[in-house]
Amino acid sequence: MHMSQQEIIANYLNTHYAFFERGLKEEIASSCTIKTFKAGDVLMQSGQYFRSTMLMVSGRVKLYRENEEGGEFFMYYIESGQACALSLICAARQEASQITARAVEDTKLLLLPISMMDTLMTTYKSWYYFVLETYRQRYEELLVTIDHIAFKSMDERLERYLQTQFEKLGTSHLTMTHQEIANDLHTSREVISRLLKKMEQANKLRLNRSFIEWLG
Amino acid sequence: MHMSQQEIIANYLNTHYAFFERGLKEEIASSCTIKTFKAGDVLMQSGQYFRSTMLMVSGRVKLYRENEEGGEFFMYYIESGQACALSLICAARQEASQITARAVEDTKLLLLPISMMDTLMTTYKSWYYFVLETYRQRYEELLVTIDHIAFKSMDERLERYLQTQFEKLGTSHLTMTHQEIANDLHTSREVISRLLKKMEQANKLRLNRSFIEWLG
DNA sequence: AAGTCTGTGTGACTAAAGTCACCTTTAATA
DNA sequence: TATTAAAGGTGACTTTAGTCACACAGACTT
Repeated sequence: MHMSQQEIIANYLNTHYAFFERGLKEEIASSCTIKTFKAGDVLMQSGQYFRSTMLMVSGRVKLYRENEEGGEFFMYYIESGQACALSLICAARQEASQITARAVEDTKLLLLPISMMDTLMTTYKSWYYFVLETYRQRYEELLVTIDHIAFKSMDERLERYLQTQFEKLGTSHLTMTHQEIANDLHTSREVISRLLKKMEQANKLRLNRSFIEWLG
Repeated sequence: MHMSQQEIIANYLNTHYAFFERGLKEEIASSCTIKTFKAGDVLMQSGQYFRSTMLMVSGRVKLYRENEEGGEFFMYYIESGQACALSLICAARQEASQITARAVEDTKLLLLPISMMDTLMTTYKSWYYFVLETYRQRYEELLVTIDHIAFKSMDERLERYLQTQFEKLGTSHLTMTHQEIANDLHTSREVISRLLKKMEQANKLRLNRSFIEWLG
Protein backbone atom coordinates (compact mmCIF):
# COMPACT_ATOMS: atom_id res chain seq x y z
CA MET A 1 0.00 0.00 0.00
CA HIS A 2 1.33 3.38 -1.02
CA MET A 3 0.46 6.59 0.83
CA SER A 4 1.19 10.16 -0.14
CA GLN A 5 2.96 12.45 2.29
CA GLN A 6 -0.42 14.12 2.92
CA GLU A 7 -2.06 10.81 3.72
CA ILE A 8 0.74 9.84 6.06
CA ILE A 9 0.38 13.10 7.96
CA ALA A 10 -3.41 12.76 8.08
CA ASN A 11 -2.86 9.32 9.50
CA TYR A 12 -0.50 10.61 12.21
CA LEU A 13 -2.97 13.30 13.17
CA ASN A 14 -5.84 10.83 13.42
CA THR A 15 -3.78 8.53 15.58
CA HIS A 16 -2.08 10.95 17.95
CA TYR A 17 -4.15 14.12 17.70
CA ALA A 18 -7.62 12.67 17.30
CA PHE A 19 -9.05 15.42 19.52
CA PHE A 20 -8.22 18.09 16.91
CA GLU A 21 -11.17 19.37 14.91
CA ARG A 22 -11.49 18.09 11.38
CA GLY A 23 -10.68 21.46 9.81
CA LEU A 24 -7.67 21.89 12.07
CA LYS A 25 -6.27 18.53 11.04
CA GLU A 26 -6.74 19.40 7.40
CA GLU A 27 -5.06 22.73 7.78
CA ILE A 28 -2.10 21.20 9.62
CA ALA A 29 -1.81 18.39 7.09
CA SER A 30 -1.71 20.84 4.21
CA SER A 31 1.08 22.99 5.56
CA CYS A 32 3.32 20.99 7.90
CA THR A 33 6.41 18.96 7.16
CA ILE A 34 7.75 15.80 8.76
CA LYS A 35 11.13 15.79 10.48
CA THR A 36 12.94 12.72 11.72
CA PHE A 37 15.63 12.39 14.40
CA LYS A 38 17.72 9.43 15.40
CA ALA A 39 18.14 8.34 19.02
CA GLY A 40 20.76 10.61 20.55
CA ASP A 41 20.17 13.54 18.19
CA VAL A 42 19.78 16.99 19.68
CA LEU A 43 16.48 18.55 18.57
CA MET A 44 17.23 21.95 19.96
CA GLN A 45 19.88 23.60 22.00
CA SER A 46 19.99 26.38 24.57
CA GLY A 47 19.88 29.75 22.91
CA GLN A 48 18.47 28.53 19.63
CA TYR A 49 15.46 30.21 18.05
CA PHE A 50 12.32 28.39 17.00
CA ARG A 51 11.04 28.79 13.51
CA SER A 52 8.31 26.24 13.83
CA THR A 53 6.11 24.53 16.34
CA MET A 54 6.69 20.83 16.89
CA LEU A 55 4.10 18.11 17.33
CA MET A 56 5.47 14.69 18.21
CA VAL A 57 4.08 11.69 16.39
CA SER A 58 6.51 8.98 17.45
CA GLY A 59 9.55 8.39 19.62
CA ARG A 60 10.59 9.99 22.85
CA VAL A 61 12.41 13.19 23.69
CA LYS A 62 14.17 14.21 26.88
CA LEU A 63 14.15 17.85 27.98
CA TYR A 64 17.10 19.24 29.88
CA ARG A 65 17.99 22.48 31.53
CA GLU A 66 21.65 23.35 31.02
CA ASN A 67 24.01 25.54 33.03
CA GLU A 68 27.01 27.57 31.89
CA GLU A 69 29.53 24.79 32.51
CA GLY A 70 27.60 22.31 30.37
CA GLY A 71 26.05 20.59 33.39
CA GLU A 72 22.63 19.14 32.64
CA PHE A 73 19.48 18.70 34.62
CA PHE A 74 16.70 16.42 33.40
CA MET A 75 13.24 17.97 33.45
CA TYR A 76 10.75 15.74 31.66
CA TYR A 77 9.91 13.57 28.67
CA ILE A 78 7.85 14.55 25.66
CA GLU A 79 6.03 11.76 23.86
CA SER A 80 3.80 11.32 20.86
CA GLY A 81 0.57 13.29 21.07
CA GLN A 82 2.39 16.07 22.88
CA ALA A 83 3.87 19.32 21.70
CA CYS A 84 6.97 21.05 22.89
CA ALA A 85 5.43 23.69 25.15
CA LEU A 86 8.26 26.07 24.54
CA SER A 87 7.97 25.75 20.80
CA LEU A 88 4.30 26.68 21.09
CA ILE A 89 5.01 29.96 22.77
CA CYS A 90 8.59 30.82 22.03
CA ALA A 91 7.54 30.28 18.45
CA ALA A 92 4.63 32.66 18.78
CA ARG A 93 6.83 35.30 20.35
CA GLN A 94 10.07 34.61 18.52
CA GLU A 95 12.07 34.12 21.68
CA ALA A 96 15.19 32.03 22.19
CA SER A 97 14.79 28.77 24.06
CA GLN A 98 16.68 28.12 27.28
CA ILE A 99 16.58 24.35 27.23
CA THR A 100 18.04 21.41 25.39
CA ALA A 101 15.98 18.59 23.86
CA ARG A 102 17.50 15.24 22.94
CA ALA A 103 15.81 12.27 21.29
CA VAL A 104 16.22 9.06 23.30
CA GLU A 105 14.49 6.99 20.63
CA ASP A 106 14.11 7.50 16.91
CA THR A 107 11.63 10.33 16.75
CA LYS A 108 9.24 11.84 14.20
CA LEU A 109 7.81 15.32 14.47
CA LEU A 110 5.43 17.50 12.50
CA LEU A 111 6.77 21.00 11.96
CA LEU A 112 4.23 23.79 11.74
CA PRO A 113 5.33 27.22 10.54
CA ILE A 114 4.96 29.77 13.33
CA SER A 115 3.06 32.04 10.99
CA MET A 116 0.07 29.73 11.44
CA MET A 117 -0.08 30.02 15.20
CA ASP A 118 -2.26 33.09 15.39
CA THR A 119 -4.82 31.83 12.95
CA LEU A 120 -5.03 28.37 14.49
CA MET A 121 -5.40 29.87 17.93
CA THR A 122 -8.31 32.07 17.01
CA THR A 123 -9.96 29.70 14.55
CA TYR A 124 -9.86 26.32 16.29
CA LYS A 125 -11.04 25.85 19.81
CA SER A 126 -9.37 22.45 20.02
CA TRP A 127 -6.01 24.06 19.19
CA TYR A 128 -6.51 26.75 21.78
CA TYR A 129 -7.32 24.16 24.43
CA PHE A 130 -4.41 22.03 23.34
CA VAL A 131 -1.92 24.89 23.69
CA LEU A 132 -3.22 25.95 27.09
CA GLU A 133 -3.40 22.41 28.39
CA THR A 134 0.12 21.67 27.17
CA TYR A 135 1.42 24.73 28.93
CA ARG A 136 -0.46 23.98 32.09
CA GLN A 137 0.86 20.42 32.18
CA ARG A 138 4.46 21.48 31.68
CA TYR A 139 4.08 24.16 34.28
CA GLU A 140 2.75 21.69 36.82
CA GLU A 141 5.56 19.31 35.96
CA LEU A 142 8.12 22.04 36.59
CA LEU A 143 6.49 22.77 39.93
CA VAL A 144 6.82 19.13 40.94
CA THR A 145 10.44 19.20 39.81
CA ILE A 146 11.04 22.24 42.00
CA ASP A 147 9.44 20.42 44.92
CA HIS A 148 11.88 17.63 44.54
CA ILE A 149 15.08 19.59 44.27
CA ALA A 150 13.98 22.10 46.93
CA PHE A 151 12.52 19.74 49.50
CA LYS A 152 13.90 16.26 48.94
CA SER A 153 17.24 14.56 49.51
CA MET A 154 19.17 12.69 46.86
CA ASP A 155 17.91 9.22 47.79
CA GLU A 156 14.28 10.33 47.46
CA ARG A 157 15.03 12.13 44.22
CA LEU A 158 16.74 9.07 42.78
CA GLU A 159 13.81 6.88 43.76
CA ARG A 160 11.33 9.22 42.10
CA TYR A 161 13.57 9.51 39.07
CA LEU A 162 13.68 5.75 38.61
CA GLN A 163 9.96 5.41 39.14
CA THR A 164 9.35 8.02 36.46
CA GLN A 165 11.68 6.26 34.06
CA PHE A 166 10.10 2.85 34.54
CA GLU A 167 6.61 4.29 34.28
CA LYS A 168 7.31 6.28 31.13
CA LEU A 169 9.19 3.50 29.44
CA GLY A 170 6.58 0.97 30.46
CA THR A 171 9.20 -1.65 31.25
CA SER A 172 11.02 -3.00 34.29
CA HIS A 173 14.31 -2.86 32.45
CA LEU A 174 16.17 0.46 32.39
CA THR A 175 19.21 0.58 30.14
CA MET A 176 21.29 3.36 31.63
CA THR A 177 24.69 3.59 33.29
CA HIS A 178 25.12 5.08 36.75
CA GLN A 179 27.01 7.92 35.13
CA GLU A 180 24.04 8.81 32.92
CA ILE A 181 21.65 8.80 35.86
CA ALA A 182 24.09 10.98 37.79
CA ASN A 183 24.17 13.45 34.89
CA ASP A 184 20.38 13.67 34.76
CA LEU A 185 20.21 14.41 38.48
CA HIS A 186 23.29 16.62 38.32
CA THR A 187 25.29 14.74 40.91
CA SER A 188 28.29 12.38 40.81
CA ARG A 189 28.50 8.77 39.73
CA GLU A 190 29.73 7.53 43.11
CA VAL A 191 26.73 8.99 44.90
CA ILE A 192 24.36 7.21 42.52
CA SER A 193 26.28 3.92 42.72
CA ARG A 194 26.10 3.95 46.49
CA LEU A 195 22.41 4.85 46.64
CA LEU A 196 21.55 2.22 44.02
CA LYS A 197 23.46 -0.36 46.05
CA LYS A 198 21.33 0.49 49.08
CA MET A 199 18.15 0.18 47.02
CA GLU A 200 19.33 -3.20 45.78
CA GLN A 201 19.93 -4.32 49.35
CA ALA A 202 16.43 -3.12 50.19
CA ASN A 203 15.18 -5.37 47.36
CA LYS A 204 13.75 -2.52 45.35
CA LEU A 205 15.76 -3.37 42.24
CA ARG A 206 18.50 -5.55 40.83
CA LEU A 207 21.73 -4.08 39.46
CA ASN A 208 23.43 -5.30 36.31
CA ARG A 209 26.10 -3.92 34.07
CA SER A 210 24.47 -1.07 32.12
CA PHE A 211 20.91 -1.81 33.13
CA ILE A 212 18.65 -1.96 36.15
CA GLU A 213 15.73 -4.27 36.83
CA TRP A 214 12.88 -2.81 38.82
CA LEU A 215 11.32 -5.10 41.42
CA GLY A 216 8.32 -2.83 42.14
CA MET B 1 -14.24 64.20 42.29
CA HIS B 2 -16.53 61.22 42.38
CA MET B 3 -16.04 58.17 40.17
CA SER B 4 -18.35 55.23 39.65
CA GLN B 5 -17.07 51.70 40.11
CA GLN B 6 -17.04 51.39 36.31
CA GLU B 7 -14.95 54.52 35.93
CA ILE B 8 -12.51 53.34 38.57
CA ILE B 9 -12.02 50.03 36.78
CA ALA B 10 -11.67 51.78 33.42
CA ASN B 11 -9.01 53.90 35.02
CA TYR B 12 -7.11 50.88 36.36
CA LEU B 13 -7.21 49.24 32.97
CA ASN B 14 -5.91 52.35 31.22
CA THR B 15 -3.08 52.66 33.70
CA HIS B 16 -1.91 49.08 34.05
CA TYR B 17 -3.32 47.33 31.00
CA ALA B 18 -3.01 50.07 28.41
CA PHE B 19 -2.01 47.49 25.79
CA PHE B 20 -5.48 45.90 25.89
CA GLU B 21 -7.72 46.72 22.95
CA ARG B 22 -10.47 49.26 23.61
CA GLY B 23 -13.25 46.68 23.28
CA LEU B 24 -11.45 44.29 25.60
CA LYS B 25 -11.11 46.94 28.26
CA GLU B 26 -14.79 47.76 27.97
CA GLU B 27 -15.79 44.13 28.22
CA ILE B 28 -13.61 43.59 31.28
CA ALA B 29 -14.82 46.76 32.93
CA SER B 30 -18.44 45.76 32.46
CA SER B 31 -18.13 42.35 34.04
CA CYS B 32 -15.30 42.26 36.54
CA THR B 33 -15.27 43.04 40.23
CA ILE B 34 -12.59 44.56 42.44
CA LYS B 35 -11.12 42.61 45.32
CA THR B 36 -8.82 44.01 47.99
CA PHE B 37 -6.30 42.23 50.22
CA LYS B 38 -4.27 43.51 53.15
CA ALA B 39 -0.54 42.93 53.47
CA GLY B 40 -0.11 39.42 54.84
CA ASP B 41 -3.41 38.07 53.49
CA VAL B 42 -3.36 34.77 51.65
CA LEU B 43 -4.89 35.15 48.19
CA MET B 44 -4.96 31.49 47.43
CA GLN B 45 -3.79 28.31 49.00
CA SER B 46 -2.55 24.97 47.76
CA GLY B 47 -5.41 22.80 46.63
CA GLN B 48 -7.90 25.61 46.19
CA TYR B 49 -9.93 25.98 43.00
CA PHE B 50 -10.10 29.12 40.92
CA ARG B 51 -13.44 30.57 40.06
CA SER B 52 -12.05 33.67 38.42
CA THR B 53 -9.00 35.03 36.71
CA MET B 54 -7.07 37.71 38.55
CA LEU B 55 -5.51 40.84 37.13
CA MET B 56 -3.39 42.87 39.54
CA VAL B 57 -3.85 46.62 39.61
CA SER B 58 -1.88 47.54 42.73
CA GLY B 59 0.25 46.05 45.48
CA ARG B 60 2.57 43.09 45.41
CA VAL B 61 2.03 39.36 45.79
CA LYS B 62 4.52 36.63 46.62
CA LEU B 63 4.13 33.19 45.10
CA TYR B 64 5.25 30.13 47.07
CA ARG B 65 5.46 26.45 46.47
CA GLU B 66 4.58 24.48 49.59
CA ASN B 67 5.51 20.96 50.68
CA GLU B 68 3.58 18.51 52.82
CA GLU B 69 5.18 19.62 56.09
CA GLY B 70 4.25 23.26 55.52
CA GLY B 71 7.74 24.19 54.31
CA GLU B 72 7.69 27.04 51.83
CA PHE B 73 9.75 27.91 48.82
CA PHE B 74 9.59 31.37 47.27
CA MET B 75 9.14 31.39 43.51
CA TYR B 76 8.40 34.92 42.28
CA TYR B 77 6.54 38.17 42.71
CA ILE B 78 3.45 39.28 40.83
CA GLU B 79 2.94 43.01 40.42
CA SER B 80 0.42 45.37 38.92
CA GLY B 81 -0.04 44.91 35.20
CA GLN B 82 0.46 41.18 35.60
CA ALA B 83 -1.95 38.31 35.90
CA CYS B 84 -1.62 35.20 37.96
CA ALA B 85 -0.55 32.74 35.28
CA LEU B 86 -2.10 29.85 37.08
CA SER B 87 -5.40 31.62 37.40
CA LEU B 88 -5.42 32.17 33.64
CA ILE B 89 -5.19 28.51 32.87
CA CYS B 90 -6.35 26.67 35.94
CA ALA B 91 -9.36 28.88 35.61
CA ALA B 92 -9.87 27.89 32.01
CA ARG B 93 -9.56 24.22 32.88
CA GLN B 94 -11.08 24.22 36.37
CA GLU B 95 -8.03 22.66 37.97
CA ALA B 96 -6.83 23.01 41.56
CA SER B 97 -3.81 25.20 42.17
CA GLN B 98 -0.66 23.81 43.70
CA ILE B 99 0.81 27.01 45.05
CA THR B 100 0.23 29.62 47.71
CA ALA B 101 -0.04 33.35 47.05
CA ARG B 102 0.39 35.92 49.80
CA ALA B 103 0.07 39.71 49.57
CA VAL B 104 3.16 41.48 50.89
CA GLU B 105 1.57 44.90 50.40
CA ASP B 106 -2.04 45.99 50.34
CA THR B 107 -3.23 44.66 47.01
CA LYS B 108 -6.08 45.27 44.59
CA LEU B 109 -7.16 42.81 41.93
CA LEU B 110 -9.75 42.65 39.20
CA LEU B 111 -11.67 39.38 39.19
CA LEU B 112 -12.89 38.11 35.85
CA PRO B 113 -15.37 35.24 35.74
CA ILE B 114 -13.79 32.23 34.09
CA SER B 115 -16.76 31.93 31.79
CA MET B 116 -15.38 34.90 29.86
CA MET B 117 -12.00 33.32 29.13
CA ASP B 118 -12.97 31.51 25.94
CA THR B 119 -14.63 34.50 24.38
CA LEU B 120 -11.86 36.92 25.29
CA MET B 121 -9.26 34.52 23.94
CA THR B 122 -10.89 34.15 20.55
CA THR B 123 -12.17 37.71 20.24
CA TYR B 124 -9.25 39.86 21.38
CA LYS B 125 -5.78 39.41 20.04
CA SER B 126 -4.28 41.53 22.82
CA TRP B 127 -5.79 39.17 25.39
CA TYR B 128 -4.45 36.14 23.59
CA TYR B 129 -0.98 37.64 23.48
CA PHE B 130 -1.24 38.69 27.10
CA VAL B 131 -2.11 35.18 28.26
CA LEU B 132 0.64 33.54 26.24
CA GLU B 133 3.22 36.10 27.25
CA THR B 134 2.27 35.78 30.90
CA TYR B 135 2.66 32.04 30.73
CA ARG B 136 5.91 32.23 28.88
CA GLN B 137 7.35 34.66 31.40
CA ARG B 138 6.35 32.55 34.39
CA TYR B 139 7.70 29.47 32.70
CA GLU B 140 11.05 31.13 32.08
CA GLU B 141 11.12 32.33 35.65
CA LEU B 142 10.55 28.81 36.90
CA LEU B 143 13.38 27.59 34.70
CA VAL B 144 15.72 30.16 36.22
CA THR B 145 14.57 29.08 39.66
CA ILE B 146 15.39 25.48 38.80
CA ASP B 147 18.82 26.57 37.61
CA HIS B 148 19.51 28.09 40.94
CA ILE B 149 18.41 25.29 43.19
CA ALA B 150 19.89 22.64 40.90
CA PHE B 151 23.22 24.24 40.07
CA LYS B 152 24.04 26.85 42.71
CA SER B 153 25.14 26.76 46.34
CA MET B 154 23.40 28.56 49.14
CA ASP B 155 25.64 31.64 49.13
CA GLU B 156 24.99 32.25 45.43
CA ARG B 157 21.29 31.63 45.89
CA LEU B 158 21.12 34.08 48.78
CA GLU B 159 22.95 36.70 46.77
CA ARG B 160 20.56 36.33 43.84
CA TYR B 161 17.61 36.34 46.21
CA LEU B 162 18.67 39.62 47.77
CA GLN B 163 19.39 41.17 44.41
CA THR B 164 15.90 40.22 43.22
CA GLN B 165 14.33 41.68 46.35
CA PHE B 166 16.16 44.98 46.10
CA GLU B 167 15.43 45.25 42.39
CA LYS B 168 11.73 44.45 42.71
CA LEU B 169 11.20 46.67 45.71
CA GLY B 170 13.21 49.45 44.13
CA THR B 171 14.89 50.34 47.41
CA SER B 172 18.18 49.64 49.17
CA HIS B 173 16.36 48.91 52.41
CA LEU B 174 14.96 45.42 52.87
CA THR B 175 12.78 44.94 55.93
CA MET B 176 13.00 41.22 56.59
CA THR B 177 14.36 39.07 59.38
CA HIS B 178 16.95 36.38 58.76
CA GLN B 179 14.29 33.85 59.66
CA GLU B 180 11.99 35.09 56.90
CA ILE B 181 14.75 34.94 54.32
CA ALA B 182 15.60 31.44 55.49
CA ASN B 183 11.97 30.40 55.03
CA ASP B 184 11.85 31.75 51.48
CA LEU B 185 14.99 29.82 50.57
CA HIS B 186 13.90 26.81 52.59
CA THR B 187 16.98 26.63 54.79
CA SER B 188 17.73 27.48 58.43
CA ARG B 189 18.15 30.86 60.09
CA GLU B 190 21.71 30.16 61.23
CA VAL B 191 22.85 29.44 57.70
CA ILE B 192 21.43 32.75 56.49
CA SER B 193 22.86 34.69 59.45
CA ARG B 194 26.32 33.33 58.76
CA LEU B 195 26.19 33.98 55.02
CA LEU B 196 24.85 37.50 55.57
CA LYS B 197 27.68 38.16 57.99
CA LYS B 198 30.17 37.14 55.33
CA MET B 199 28.50 39.42 52.81
CA GLU B 200 28.65 42.27 55.30
CA GLN B 201 32.36 41.66 55.79
CA ALA B 202 32.74 41.72 52.01
CA ASN B 203 31.05 45.14 52.09
CA LYS B 204 28.11 44.07 50.00
CA LEU B 205 25.55 45.14 52.58
CA ARG B 206 25.04 46.42 56.11
CA LEU B 207 23.13 44.41 58.70
CA ASN B 208 20.68 45.91 61.17
CA ARG B 209 18.00 44.57 63.42
CA SER B 210 15.13 43.50 61.12
CA PHE B 211 16.43 45.17 57.99
CA ILE B 212 19.32 45.07 55.56
CA GLU B 213 20.93 47.91 53.62
CA TRP B 214 22.24 47.07 50.18
CA LEU B 215 25.57 48.62 49.23
CA GLY B 216 25.38 47.63 45.58
C1' DA C 1 13.85 49.39 86.40
C1' DA C 2 12.89 44.54 85.88
C1' DG C 3 11.17 41.22 83.04
C1' DT C 4 10.16 39.38 78.55
C1' DC C 5 10.22 38.72 73.69
C1' DT C 6 12.41 38.79 69.32
C1' DG C 7 16.30 38.97 66.45
C1' DT C 8 20.96 37.94 65.85
C1' DG C 9 25.90 35.86 66.66
C1' DT C 10 28.57 31.92 67.20
C1' DG C 11 31.00 27.55 68.54
C1' DA C 12 30.53 22.68 68.25
C1' DC C 13 28.62 18.95 66.32
C1' DT C 14 26.12 15.85 62.76
C1' DA C 15 24.64 14.59 58.32
C1' DA C 16 24.61 14.70 53.42
C1' DA C 17 26.82 15.25 49.34
C1' DG C 18 30.78 15.55 46.54
C1' DT C 19 35.77 14.25 45.56
C1' DC C 20 39.84 11.34 45.16
C1' DA C 21 42.12 7.23 44.66
C1' DC C 22 42.29 2.83 43.42
C1' DC C 23 40.41 -1.59 42.61
C1' DT C 24 37.52 -5.36 40.28
C1' DT C 25 34.46 -6.96 36.81
C1' DT C 26 32.60 -7.25 32.33
C1' DA C 27 32.43 -6.39 27.48
C1' DA C 28 34.57 -5.25 23.16
C1' DT C 29 38.17 -5.96 19.90
C1' DA C 30 42.83 -6.35 18.07
C1' DT D 1 43.39 -15.13 23.64
C1' DA D 2 45.45 -10.98 25.20
C1' DT D 3 44.58 -6.23 25.58
C1' DT D 4 41.98 -2.39 26.36
C1' DA D 5 38.03 0.36 27.56
C1' DA D 6 33.89 1.01 30.07
C1' DA D 7 31.20 0.24 34.15
C1' DG D 8 30.84 -0.25 38.74
C1' DG D 9 32.45 -0.87 43.99
C1' DT D 10 34.36 1.15 47.98
C1' DG D 11 37.25 3.39 51.64
C1' DA D 12 38.87 7.79 53.09
C1' DC D 13 38.53 12.39 53.04
C1' DT D 14 36.59 17.43 52.31
C1' DT D 15 33.03 20.59 51.92
C1' DT D 16 28.54 22.28 52.58
C1' DA D 17 24.47 22.50 54.90
C1' DG D 18 21.65 21.77 58.82
C1' DT D 19 21.14 21.24 64.03
C1' DC D 20 21.79 22.25 68.91
C1' DA D 21 22.87 25.07 72.57
C1' DC D 22 23.42 29.14 74.44
C1' DA D 23 24.82 34.02 74.75
C1' DC D 24 23.62 38.71 74.09
C1' DA D 25 21.42 43.04 72.64
C1' DG D 26 17.68 46.02 71.73
C1' DA D 27 12.76 46.96 72.09
C1' DC D 28 8.60 46.79 74.44
C1' DT D 29 5.64 45.90 78.73
C1' DT D 30 4.20 46.45 83.29
